[in-house]
Amino acid sequence: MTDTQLDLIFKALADSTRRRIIDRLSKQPVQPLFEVCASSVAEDGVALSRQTVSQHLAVLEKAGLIETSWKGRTKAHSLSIGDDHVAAALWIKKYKQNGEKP
Amino acid sequence: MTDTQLDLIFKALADSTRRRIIDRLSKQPVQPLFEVCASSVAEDGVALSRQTVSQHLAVLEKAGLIETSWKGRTKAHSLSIGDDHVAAALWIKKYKQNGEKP
DNA sequence: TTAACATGCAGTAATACACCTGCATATCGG
DNA sequence: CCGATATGCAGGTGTATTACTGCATGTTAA
Repeated sequence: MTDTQLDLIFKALADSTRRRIIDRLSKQPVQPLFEVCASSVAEDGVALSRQTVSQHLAVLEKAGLIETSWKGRTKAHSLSIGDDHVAAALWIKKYKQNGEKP
Repeated sequence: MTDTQLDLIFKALADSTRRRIIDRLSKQPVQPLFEVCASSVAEDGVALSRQTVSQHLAVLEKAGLIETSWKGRTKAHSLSIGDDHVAAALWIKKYKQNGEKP
């Protein structure tokens, strides 16, 4: 796990909009862009421009958290969260100290 | 775990300089600021201004990852990474899917 | 008491980020 | 073919981040 990968993953997760996108993609996988926008309004009441959502999806893809594939004129987005991502998040665990478990 | 806390923690971890500071603080706990600067040069060969390091430490403290206390004219910095931080990082685990374990 | 030390506060510059609008491009349906 | 649809690309704006320098403040030690 390189430093750059950790940067990308943590940075991708450090935004509540992107975390919400992940959450929505988990409930309904394989959403095209316009549907991610629609879900954002429907489920979270957050109206974001298509471009903004597209940008967030690009950040998530760069971090390897989602995968995309073209189906005709729609771009299918789906989660791609594996052990490596969990392992990256667990970077912090090495440094845990307060093992308070009463 | 609020959204804001997740933001702070992930953002704090999304920088290799800060991750290196955490790593150095784990090897030698309770370092004053000037010593964190010195370690940065000595161990990583990265020369950062005192102010820059101070700012990084502030970000880490805001995320609750370190604690500080004044000892005379020096400010002692020490790690304060507990179960809550690990739990926050494991936010991603809910969404893991590729359970490939052959 | 004074000099050296450790840190904070203020201000600056460059870059990155999160949002937007507008135009271009590609695909599907009639 | 043509209009509607789905996306990309270019560019703009306001704010945050990361780095710096310079000056001020409080503390220890000679």
